[in-house]
Amino acid sequence: MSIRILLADDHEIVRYGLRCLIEEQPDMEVVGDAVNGRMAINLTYELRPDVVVMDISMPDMNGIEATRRIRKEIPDTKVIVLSMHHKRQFVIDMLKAGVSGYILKTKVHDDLTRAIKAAVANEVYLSSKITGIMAHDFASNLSISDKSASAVLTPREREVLQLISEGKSTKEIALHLNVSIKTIESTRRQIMQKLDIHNVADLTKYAINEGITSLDF
Amino acid sequence: MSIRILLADDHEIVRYGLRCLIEEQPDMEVVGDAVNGRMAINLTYELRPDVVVMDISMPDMNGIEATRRIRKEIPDTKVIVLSMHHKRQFVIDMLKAGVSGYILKTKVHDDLTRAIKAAVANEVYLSSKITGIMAHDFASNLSISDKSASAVLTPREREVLQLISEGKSTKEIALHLNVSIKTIESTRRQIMQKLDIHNVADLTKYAINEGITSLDF
DNA sequence: CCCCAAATACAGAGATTTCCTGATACACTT
DNA sequence: AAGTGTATCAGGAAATCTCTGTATTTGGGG
Repeated sequence: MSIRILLADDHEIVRYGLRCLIEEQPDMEVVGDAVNGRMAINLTYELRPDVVVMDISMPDMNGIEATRRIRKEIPDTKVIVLSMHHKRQFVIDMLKAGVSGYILKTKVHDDLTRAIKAAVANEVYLSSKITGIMAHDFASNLSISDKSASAVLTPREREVLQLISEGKSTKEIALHLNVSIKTIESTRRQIMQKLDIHNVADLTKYAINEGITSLDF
Repeated sequence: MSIRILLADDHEIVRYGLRCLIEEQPDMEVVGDAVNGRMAINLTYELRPDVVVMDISMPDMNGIEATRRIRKEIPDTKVIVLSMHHKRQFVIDMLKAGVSGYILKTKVHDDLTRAIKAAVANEVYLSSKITGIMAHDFASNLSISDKSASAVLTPREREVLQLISEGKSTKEIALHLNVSIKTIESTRRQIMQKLDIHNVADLTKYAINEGITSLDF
């Protein structure tokens, strides 16, 4: 039986490319497409794929959060992350979120199918560039500091922080998440208190540094 | 004779997707791949493609600069831009750089081949989402090119933008510059209007991209 | 199994800020 | 001299933020 794969990426052309790539393999099939993290979770529940290939930088709900939830709620499904970042903290966050593979967008072709095969075999596959960086970092800095947002902030807080740093207003966030404005106000204050940052500008910079949002807008 | 196409994108998977897509068309062929703007220019000189499909956000030399140079130095080659931005100013900049098409990454499949065909016929093709945004802007203000040229901020506006993106409140900025709060409110609104950005988060990202502020805080 | 701590969700009221409409002065262009 | 853009400021309504509490849920320890 072939490996059933779900794709999650907001760029249609990337999904198309991944699909072409995967369908070249006789023992793999793409069973679904998601355009953001939320949809990825829903489709994972519905389709129960063996592997989700996930872009980490998506609007709405990002890939980190979605990965965390999938790994927690549907542990049979493995997650392979597609990223263009090779920042240490980022990779660490993803490994802690339970990914089975970390592939750089600049070099997918060789790595992806290997990563998928590794994932279903319960192994972890990292792009060679990544392993190099990680090794270097482990050597120079053995204490992987957990001053990152993932350690300090709760999933909900990270989610709200992402939306704040994407320029959404409190009201828009409340609507988007189907809770009251008051709730988001609380969460927002909680975030600011935890991080000791008390304005949106620095919050945005923090989010960028943490890879929670990108520099695009 | 088929339309000869050069692809420029730093993500291998996107190039792969574009290649698959284009090669479905009997009258089109991909003649080359570039991973950044510089390489795109060199390959355009060498291969003289009919159309270059270019990602605007690439390392080294970005797509905007590369597009400008290709259009200027090799005007026979048309350029189609692949982007994830749908901001007014961005699109205007690209149109002024002489692109023949502007396609959003979220919706490539239908648009790309049409854009390529339009390009070789000396027409301009924009994603429908883009035309909607542009039409809205044209309706409210026809002197669009003048406005975009003067979308550069005044020294005072840059100064205020810097302070905003450094996390200062309107009141703090007013105190700092020894003017009334009302004045800074005006300047702030003026900045937002010029840039078509209406929240501090995106303003901060803009400021970072422009080098007006840094990612530190 | 119970309890606690943390996370999440929500409300009221007052303080602030933003938004919108003007308005004035000054410099620069045509 | 008229027009344009910048920089300054006001008033009032609308929206948001801040602060203080509270209820519910959840995931561990004991």
